[in-house]
This record gives sequence, C-alpha cells and structure tokens, in this order.
Amino acid sequence: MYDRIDEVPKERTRAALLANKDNAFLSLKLFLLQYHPSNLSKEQLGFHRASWAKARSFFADLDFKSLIKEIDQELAIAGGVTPSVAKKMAQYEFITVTTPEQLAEVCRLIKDKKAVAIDTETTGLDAMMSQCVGISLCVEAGKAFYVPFGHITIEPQLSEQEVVSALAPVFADESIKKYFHNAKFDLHVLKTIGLDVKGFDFDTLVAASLTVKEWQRIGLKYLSEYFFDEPMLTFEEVVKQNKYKNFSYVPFELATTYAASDAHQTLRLVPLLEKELKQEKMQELYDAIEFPLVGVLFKMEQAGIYLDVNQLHALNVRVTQEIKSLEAQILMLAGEKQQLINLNSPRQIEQLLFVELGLPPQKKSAKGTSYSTDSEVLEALSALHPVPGLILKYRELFKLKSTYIDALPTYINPKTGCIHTTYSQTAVATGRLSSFDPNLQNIPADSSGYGIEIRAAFKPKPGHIFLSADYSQIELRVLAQLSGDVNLINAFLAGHDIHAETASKLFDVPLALVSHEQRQIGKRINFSILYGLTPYGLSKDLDISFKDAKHYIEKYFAQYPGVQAWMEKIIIDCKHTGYVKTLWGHRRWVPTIYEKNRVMYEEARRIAINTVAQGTAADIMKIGMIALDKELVKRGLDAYLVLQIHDELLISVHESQKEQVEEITKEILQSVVSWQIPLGVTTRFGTDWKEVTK
DNA sequence: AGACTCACG
DNA sequence: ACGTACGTGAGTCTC
Repeated sequence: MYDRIDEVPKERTRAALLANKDNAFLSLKLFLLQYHPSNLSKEQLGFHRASWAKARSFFADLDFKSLIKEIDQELAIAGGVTPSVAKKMAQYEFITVTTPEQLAEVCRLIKDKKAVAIDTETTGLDAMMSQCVGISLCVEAGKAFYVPFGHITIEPQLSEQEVVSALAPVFADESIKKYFHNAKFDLHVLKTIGLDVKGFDFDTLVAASLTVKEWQRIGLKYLSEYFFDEPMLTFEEVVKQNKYKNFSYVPFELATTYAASDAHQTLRLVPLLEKELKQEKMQELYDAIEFPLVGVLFKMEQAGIYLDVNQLHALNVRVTQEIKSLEAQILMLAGEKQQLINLNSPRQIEQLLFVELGLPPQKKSAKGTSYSTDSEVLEALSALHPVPGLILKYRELFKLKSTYIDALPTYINPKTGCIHTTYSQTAVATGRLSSFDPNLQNIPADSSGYGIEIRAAFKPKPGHIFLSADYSQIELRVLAQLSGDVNLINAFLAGHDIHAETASKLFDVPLALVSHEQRQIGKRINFSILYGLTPYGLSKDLDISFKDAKHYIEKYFAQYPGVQAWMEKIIIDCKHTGYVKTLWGHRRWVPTIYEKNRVMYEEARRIAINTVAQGTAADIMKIGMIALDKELVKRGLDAYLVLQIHDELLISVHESQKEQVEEITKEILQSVVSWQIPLGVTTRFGTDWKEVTK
C-alpha cells in the first residue's frame, strides 16, 4: 500500500503503464487503485493538486508524453481549490498596509525576525523601465503584507516617498536576510525607486532550477502547487480577465491576495529548497556558483552597454538601399506573375522556387510539412539559377535590419541611454546563461559583410575602453581533462594548434605539413565531437561521402581512445541514474536515454555527452566571472563586466588601468581550475565591440 | 501558437 | 531501412 504516487516503485509503475501504453492515464488510475481500498474518492486516493503535480514530475522521466498531457488536463480541471485546501488557505492573513503606523509595525517585525521575503509589483515586465506600484513582504508563514503606493485608485495609500524612507534602513541592513523568487528582477525594480538591498540571501527561482526535475516549471505558481498543494492566482485572473490595463488598476483587496501570497510562498519555499539542495547534493553548486552569480549578473544588467544610434542609422541607409535593390532584381527575374510575392514568406519562396521556376527541391522542412528554403538549400540552388543567390543575400540583409538595426535602438533605456539585457540563469538545460530583451549573445560576429558593423555600434562610456577576454577552445580542453586522453592532453600541453594536431593524426601527416584544407577538416571534427557527431552529420557538414565521414570518425577515436571511453562512461552513468552532471554537479535529466526508438536514443546520447562538455565549460566561466568581479571590486578598479557570450567576457575599463586589468583578468580567469592542461585566455582591447572581435 | 529561418557560442 | 548534428532568442508568416 502506498500513500503517495512517488512512493510506488518506479519499475512497477513503468511496467504497468507499458502494458497499456495507448491509455497510460487509465492504467495509472487502475494501477494506483491496486494499492488502495476500492471506492475511494479521487482526493482520498491522493489525486489532489500536489499529487497531480508530483505525478507529472514523476512521469516526466518516463517520457509518457500523452500521459503528461492528460495529467495537465486533470490539473486544469481539478485546479479548483478543494475544500481542504481552501480551508488551509483561508487561514492566511494577507494584509494591505496603508498607514505609516502599519508600515512601521511591519518594519519592526522584519527587524525582529531578521529575515524577509520580498516581492514587487510593477506596471510591466521590464524591471528597469516599468513603474513600481507596490511591495509585498513576509516574515512568517501564515501572514504577509502588501504595501501599495503607486495604484490608480481612490483608496487611500502611502506615498512612494513614505514607503521608501520607511523601508530603506531595513533593506540596507545586511544582517536582515532577504529572500526573492527571481531576485534580479526585484532588485532592479527596487533600485528604480532608490532602494538598495543588502543582505540578499536566497533566490528560490535559481535554487529550484537546480533541484526540480521539471526545470522549466519553476515559476512560483508551479512550485506552490508542487510543494504546498496550493494554487495561486494568476496574473491573467487578476489583471487581464478584469480588463485592468496593468497592476496599478487592481483594487487593494484583490491586489493584496495576489501580491502578498507571492512573498508568503517565497518565504515558505526557502527552507524547503535549502533542504532539497542538500539532499540532492547541490548545496555546493548553489553556494559557490549559482547564488553568487546572481549578484554579478545584476550588476552587469544595471551597467548596460552604450549603443551608438547614429552609427547604426548610417548603416541602415546602406542596408535598406541594398534590400530594395535586391527586391527589385528578384521580382524582375521572378516574372510578371510574381510581383506581389512576399520575400519574407518561406511558403511563397517555396512556391516561387519549386513551382514557378521549377527548381529541384533539396529537402523537407523540419516538420516535413513543406520543402525547405533555408540557406543550405538556396546555396545549392544558386548554381542553377540567379534567384536563389539573390534571396540568400536578401534574407541576410533583412535579418540584419529587422533583428538588429531596427530592433536594438528600441531597447535603449531613456534614463541611462544604454541597453540593459537580461540574463537568464535558469533557461538553458546545460547550465549556460541566456540573454534576452534583447539577446546580446547573438549579435553578428562575421567579419565579411555588414554584420560585424552592428558590433561597431556598441561602445564603452567616455574614458573607458573595452577589454575582451575569451577562453580559447574551452570545451575541447574540458574534453581533454575530463576524458584524460593522453594524446589530447599532450597536444594541449605541447601548445600545439589543436585543429592541426587532429588533422595530422587523421591524415597521417607530420604536424608541420598539415595543409589548410586538412586543418579545416580537423577543426570541424574537433567541434563535431562535442556534439556527439554522426557519420551522416559530418558528411553533410564537410560535404563528403558518408563513407569518408565514417572513416574520419573511426580514425579520430583511434587516435584519442580516451575520448571514446569517456563518452561510453557518460552513457553508462546516465543509464544508471537517468541524468548527467557537469564537473561542478549541474544536473540534466535525460529521460530518453531509456528509449527503444533508435533515433531518440541516439539523440539522448548526444545530449548527454554535449551537456557534460558544454555545461562544465559554463561552470568554469561562471566561476571566472564571480572571481573577476570580486577582484575588481577588492582592488577598487574602475572596471566592470559588461557582457558574457558563453566563452567570452566583455569588460569596460578606464583607459588608465587597462594593463593592470588585463593582467588581473587573465590571471583570474586562468586560475579557475588547476588542471593538467592550463586554461587558455586571450585578451584584446578596442574602442568598440567590433575591434575586440577576432 | 507553431513553423520556419537565422543570428550567436 | 532508418535519417540527425549541441545549446539558445527573435522576427516573420500563417492559421
């Protein structure tokens, strides 16, 4: 007899479900019934919210997609608050704070407890540009406060000034611990109203991203269901459905229920997630890397980067002119019937190329619903007709204009004159960072053409200069170190050109005699290895035969046998535990490693291998960022981190301190690990981002 | 909302 | 016989 679904031995559950894969949901119910007296209600069976949420998580790694979907439906339907849950939640005291006396009392409580969960409400999702309209605070489970001050209402409320001056000493008190769910957002918001926070102590979003198996479902609402069996009001229900323009229009009672419970649940999650971190052996990872990184990223986002709009505009004139010219040429060549064609529509391009012009289709699109017109196809077709090549050029320039030239200036914060991207610490499965609004990790770097000119518009502030520092071939060094492959290690130790080294072994040529073409192949293969290369993929990438590709791969593994052995070990471990881990313990579940379908299984293998290499490199960069930031502060230098692009850091430094900061940067980044193979760090100076791009 | 395409590492 | 490279975010079109 089992009380909870996650107590049922997984093998038994799996076997029972596999026996009836077509209707796994029904099987699940029937299976659970075996362990309970019959005629029990759903809720008695444990089919309440948290159970469904846990069931969902439980089955995530069994990869029953249809089952997950049905559980989601059940969660939505049964989503209503059950009587027992309602009773529990009715006991919570959510209080609107509208007088100075009340606020003073709250501050006193915070000082007493020495810890507080904080959440902010704003008029929008942009932390630095939106208006802060209220702050919620919670110091003990069962009671939470919402302090509105920017609401549009006739209800009496405190002024922003009153709230800020009352909270400032509490927020500035380092001895009072501050908890947030996604701290960076709230820290930015609080900064906009002049509140500096000291004593930041826990981020429930970041912690949950490490421990929760369904790492993409770590919003406060999901966590509340999962850990407490308590649904929360959604922004949709509170604002959208009532047709309020934004949160400032929400009446206090509703606003308090929504906002105060955010702080309330955050506070309660802290000890739970601390326990999870410990149990899952992720305490060290969190304490040494992920938590301290929050503060570093916050500073980088605050700093922002200056964008020279005039320079971008000059580029726009040239690019727009060329786009128009290309458009005219394509339409002319396309024939009279095609004058209304939209060149940005893959569907219409498909029609033009493969029907009107009768060119041979090369491959299906990803979902197989149409013929692909991607750059690889256009490249191939350009030998047969002038139009594909022109479309290729058109696409390139249109992309440049729409995604970068037109879009980037709209992100400039009028208050600072800079672009402030947001880094997500929880978006990438391997543990890398991602950047959005705007994405500054995919600014063109190709030095041929106009692309690189976008980078030329990113500049340091007056008196400063950019210093770029990148880890050279970090993933290959990780591969060498983790695999312990003697040949690969020796190649790095000898300081050899690693791509030429690989080529020399592939082609049985002395290192000095490796041709440029051979080196290129060596380079492609080195990178491919990290993706878990296949003969098919390599043959396509190098435009060689399947057989040759297979031969190269065999040759590679013959030369670096340790690499192959290491890969097999990863797969064995993964099959044993269901996940892979980076060197610092960042975990990724790989449910499809148990898949019988060959294609899916092999994909799982590639994911497992790549995650260890990519994720370990990400760990190193994060540690480097934390250490470098600390050192620059410690030495009181006029230098700070500006951007992170996976293996590269962009640093802004006062011209007078460039040499000193360069030296420190190299030293700090290199000494993240003391491996057999040193980490290579390359630095460059420039007066804009283009100049420091190799 | 999903598909397609393409920018980056 | 099968048929794919690893990880993202964003703009555009289509339904």
